[in-house]
Order: sequence, then C-alpha cells, then structure tokens
Amino acid sequence: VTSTGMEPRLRIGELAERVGVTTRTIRYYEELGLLGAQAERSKGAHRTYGEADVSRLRELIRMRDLLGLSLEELVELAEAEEARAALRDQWYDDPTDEERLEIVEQATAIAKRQLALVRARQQTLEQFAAELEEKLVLLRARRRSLKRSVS
Amino acid sequence: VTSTGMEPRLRIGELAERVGVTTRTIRYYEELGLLGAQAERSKGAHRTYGEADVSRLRELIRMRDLLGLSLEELVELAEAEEARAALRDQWYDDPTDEERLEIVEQATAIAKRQLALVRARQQTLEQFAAELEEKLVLLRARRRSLKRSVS
DNA sequence: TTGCTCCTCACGTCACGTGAGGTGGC
DNA sequence: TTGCTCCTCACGTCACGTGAGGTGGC
Repeated sequence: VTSTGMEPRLRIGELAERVGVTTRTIRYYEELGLLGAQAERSKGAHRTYGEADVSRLRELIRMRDLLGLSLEELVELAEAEEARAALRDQWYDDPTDEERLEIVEQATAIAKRQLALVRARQQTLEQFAAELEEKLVLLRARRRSLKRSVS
Repeated sequence: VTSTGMEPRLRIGELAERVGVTTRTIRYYEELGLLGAQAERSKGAHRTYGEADVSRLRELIRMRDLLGLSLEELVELAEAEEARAALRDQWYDDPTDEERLEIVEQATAIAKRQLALVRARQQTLEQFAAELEEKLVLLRARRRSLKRSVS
C-alpha cells in the first residue's frame, strides 16, 4: 500500500516496550482477534505496527486493568465497534446525514457505557480510600496518647 | 473454645454468598494461607467462619480487584500483618507503651501504603474519565451539526 | 429417610510466561 | 559474517471453574 503519510512502522518488541506489555501478550491478542493482523503478512514474516495500534493496545490494557474486563468482553466490545466501522466504511464515499447521525449516536452510547464503568470504579475506590483515612485518624489518635504516656 | 460472645458461625456457602465469591475461591485462599484454617478442623469436617472472616475476605477481594494485586502479593502483605499480630499477642498481657507505639506505627505504615495505591488508581481512572468526557463533547458537537442539516 | 450442602481429589480453562529450535533484517 | 530481534510450536503457571464420587448435618 503506497500512502502519502507513511509513518515509521514499529516491530513487535518496540510496540511492547512502548505500551508496557510483553510480546507474548501482543501475539495472544492478535490470536483472539483483538489486534490488527495485517492480512498481507506471509507465514514467518515480521509483524509491524503503526501509531494507531499503539493507541488501540493502550486502550485494551486500560480496559483490562482499570475496569477488570475479561478478554472475551473486550472481544465483544471490539466486535461492536468493528460493526460500526464496517458501516462507516461501507458508506464512506456517500453517507447520508441520517447515516452519519446513526454512527455518531452509536459511538456516543459506547463512550457513555465506558464512562459509567469508570465512574462506578471511582466510587468504590473512594469508599475504600475513606475507610483507610478513617483508620489512619484512629491510629494517629492512639499514637498521640501513647506518645504522651511515653514522654 | 468456650467464649462469652459466641457469634453464629457461617458455613462456606454462606460466606461465599455474602462476599460474592465461589466456595472454590475460599478453599484456594485457605490453601495459600490467606484465610483462617481453624487448626481443630478434622479431615473431612465442615469449615465454619465468623464475622471477622467476612471482613477479611472482603478486604482481600478488594485488594485483588481494585488494586490488581496478585495472590502472592496478598500473601506477603498478610505475612507482614501476621508478624505484627504475633508481636501483639506475645506481649498482649504486658506490653510496654514503647511496644504499643511500635505496633501502631507499623499499622500506620501499612495503611499509608494501601492508601497510596488507592490514590494512584484514582488518578489513572480520573485521566481515563477525562478522555471519555472529551470524546463525548466532540460527539455531541457533531451530533448537533448533523441534526441541523437533517431537519 | 430424604434433600441439601458440605468434603476431597483432579482435570479443565483463561491469560499469559517461558524456553526450544530456527529464520530474517540492520 | 555476527548479533539481535523476530518467528512458531508447545509445555508451564496462576487463579480459579467444574464435575466425580462420597460423607455429614438440619
């Protein structure tokens, strides 16, 4: 493919280092269909990646670690997004405004669901933090009274 | 053991349901030394648990899910806490105030470390949330302009 | 006595880790 | 040509899931 904006391609080890995972993880995600398997890669040839793959992998890792989603759930999410992308590509040259609107609303729904998951996590973490702060207050009080009787 | 405050004991299934895990998880954690294996349980006898075990298991699950700690890391944390508890029990009947102070300061250190992990997670989640909010702002703008040209 | 929950193996699974042995690009 | 990174199996591991077959308490 000869495109105008030829970005430098990364090898799997470089992608791994930039995102902070191992090459094994990247190959496994490709096996599951989560990451771009370039169709033209012949058997035994090196994998190469672009900046879009860096963002995508970072996003996947974030969903996995911060929201605790399983790879199966990530595959489902990805399939939903790919369905959107397919629609978009299909009508890319001549989409009506109604079709554009539909695509925007689907993207909005996905982002809202993700945001809801993030907000829920934040709430649980805030409760956890509050309990720890309370514990520290109690410990500080005990420390003060002990310091008094020691001195 | 004949104690004055005999609380009703839970069976493993009840503990599992109250904390939201499976019985397999509870048995596995016991195997790793994370959960109280009553010394007096004879081979094949039922396991029983008290309210303290409910709190402890909830705490472990929270560390695992919210902070992403491995069970090995939880075991290390537990060992540190048990060392504290051992010290406390050893001197329980006659601890000097210096010893009490030492115990309080160790507990404070542990709580502070946990709180730091929680705060770090919260920061990462907040950044994630901010990116999603920004995305939603862009989507809303596109939606508005599309709505205009459709109507 | 009848269910129900419990028990202990023990093999299966998910998400990779970790070599083994070999090929390809700067 | 020499390293270095890459490749593909393929078995190992962690944190459980999931029966198989059997015993125990309301």
